[in-house]
Amino acid sequence: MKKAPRAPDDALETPRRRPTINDIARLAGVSKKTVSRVINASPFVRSDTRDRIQAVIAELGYAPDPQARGLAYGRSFLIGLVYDNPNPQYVVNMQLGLLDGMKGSGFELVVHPCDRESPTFLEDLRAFIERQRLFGVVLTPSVSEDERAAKLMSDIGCAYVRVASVSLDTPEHMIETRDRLGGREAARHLAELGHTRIGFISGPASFRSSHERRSGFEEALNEHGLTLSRTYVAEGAYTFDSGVERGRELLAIEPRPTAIFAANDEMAAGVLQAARQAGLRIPEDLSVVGFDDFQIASRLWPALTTVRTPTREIGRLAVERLLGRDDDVRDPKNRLPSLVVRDSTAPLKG
Amino acid sequence: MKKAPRAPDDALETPRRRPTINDIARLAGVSKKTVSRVINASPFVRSDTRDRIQAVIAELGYAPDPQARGLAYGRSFLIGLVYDNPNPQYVVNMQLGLLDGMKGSGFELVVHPCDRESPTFLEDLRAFIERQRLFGVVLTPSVSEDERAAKLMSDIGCAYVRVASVSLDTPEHMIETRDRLGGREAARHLAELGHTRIGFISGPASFRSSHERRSGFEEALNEHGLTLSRTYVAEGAYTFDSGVERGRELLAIEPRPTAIFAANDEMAAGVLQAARQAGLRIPEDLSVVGFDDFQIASRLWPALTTVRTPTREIGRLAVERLLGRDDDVRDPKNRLPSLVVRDSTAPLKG
DNA sequence: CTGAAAGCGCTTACAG
DNA sequence: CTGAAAGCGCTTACAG
Repeated sequence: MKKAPRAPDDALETPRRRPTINDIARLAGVSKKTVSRVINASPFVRSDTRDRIQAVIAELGYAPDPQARGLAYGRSFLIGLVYDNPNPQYVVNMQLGLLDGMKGSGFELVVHPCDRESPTFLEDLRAFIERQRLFGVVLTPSVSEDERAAKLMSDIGCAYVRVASVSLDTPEHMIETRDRLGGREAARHLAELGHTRIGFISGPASFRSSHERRSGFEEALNEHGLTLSRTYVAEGAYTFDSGVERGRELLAIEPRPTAIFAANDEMAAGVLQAARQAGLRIPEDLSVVGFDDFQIASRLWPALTTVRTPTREIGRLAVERLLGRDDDVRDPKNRLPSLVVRDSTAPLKG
Repeated sequence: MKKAPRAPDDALETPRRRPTINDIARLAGVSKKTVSRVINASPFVRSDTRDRIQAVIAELGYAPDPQARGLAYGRSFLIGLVYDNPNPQYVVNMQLGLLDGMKGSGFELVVHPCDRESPTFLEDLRAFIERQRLFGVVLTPSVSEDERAAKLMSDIGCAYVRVASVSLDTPEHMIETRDRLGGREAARHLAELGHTRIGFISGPASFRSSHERRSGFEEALNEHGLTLSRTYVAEGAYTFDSGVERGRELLAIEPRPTAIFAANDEMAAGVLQAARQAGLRIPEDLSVVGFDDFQIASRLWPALTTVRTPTREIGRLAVERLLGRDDDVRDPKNRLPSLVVRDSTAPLKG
């Protein structure tokens, strides 16, 4: 029996085989090695040869197969996001930023949430990276603060960039979010509103960001002639519940603070809750400032004054550094924390 | 000059070359094809041969290279999450569920947010899938409701599963979230509290979930002898702002509704805001029910009564279906929407 | 500046 | 039940 004619298939555009490097080489009348040089932007190709090849590539809509490339190259075209930040908004914004930065690069993003407390944490991370032969990874807080993780990357020869509030590594491995500056903004705002009895709820001591936010805050208060009394400082856990608890405690102190800076929005939401339970009006009786500017900040009542961190922008910078593409010409201002004033802060009542 | 001795390197465990299929074959005394059969769980291997090979695999900690496997197989070991849901919590929970389902499978998760309104939407999606030779994709609302996207998957021969509120495809391509049942729960709750003048804020008409939530709500109200008056129905956009607007409008109607069901938490948060601005106490003057049970629900004041959808569980089911691994033995109850009663609802005042 | 050969680590036919 | 050959689509040395 003869093969059926395949005309109907050819009429559809679907089953058309994807062009390979061999097709391009044949049509351009060169060896596939030369096509490979063009793909990899090697300088050792005569410009007219290059043009001819690129024309064929464009015409056929050719894109090299990342798997084949990866196999030969000994390394995939995948970039991993390794994170343990529980806040969904942070994670999603970071992912969007990373994707922004890898757009058009042929790389794809593989996500890898992890748990630093797990006994198999490092082992799992290593298996993940080696199995996929990851091109590189971006580490975000708090994994980014884990020296064991950074050392692992060096050991297995995986490119990495650490996103953290402060520098923990050589510049090519770091994107700093400079949370300290955000703490300063919060302090300046409350000082300018005339507050003097000011409370602070930190994150857990194990988070660098918590330390940075606090020291920036304290530093700027001092510059305004104020001091952060230890009485009004409490250690939270970056969670809503800890915000409620610590808020309740701070508001029970006599004399009561007239303003509280919580080191993230979740805890600030908790403080609002505690204040309401204590019968205090916000911002009349108490000003509250958060940190992050996540979605929740504008949904609360009253809407929260907070410090915005440009997570998406930071994510973009992180991959660009990883891919060695960062211009460093861009205005650095939009990567810094900035204050967003809403309705939870007001001048101290005369 | 002689090569330096490499003893120091051998002392570290780092630069040890990863074992390949050839190493396993050699050590087990079989051909690599037989090793391949074991890797791919082929039944045509004598059990003692299999055991011997598996022992060697375990000893060397061998894992096949997904890139090499993919290249030969004509398909990668990557699974794509294609989504356009703007809610971070949904996205993150879905990702966690997918990862739960692919744990230990050797597959990895590649994320692909997209914009259905973009003129290059289908083209981009196609390029993404073909370039990476994705094994399969999970589509979530509202992309999952787009027939063009589903057709594209069929056309290019990419496995897919659609997550949607109601069946839109053959069973092997569907995971239903059955939002209608959630709507019913909301209705039952408000009816049992004695409410009769009940308002409803829908999502956009273009979302199936919005339709399902509403019709389940209306249906169950009817069963309780109540009707959903058109006067008290408004169309929102699943956004906070639309919740504020529609809430304000509904609360201006005489006689005022004593309860409002908003088709998602974001809009319910908006209703809370509108009620506060209208000087109404919640739940004394107005009961409010949301849908989703995202983080925000428990941070609002008062904490929101809402319908929880088990997104993470749904995600796990979706990949399992994609990988042909679903047991279908598991208790189906934990994949259904369920009511979470908090502080935003109360019995109708006598 | 360009190319022929060998190889990356697997799998798909095809034999036996 | 098992294996030798060829090939997936690229790149890395190595020549010229």
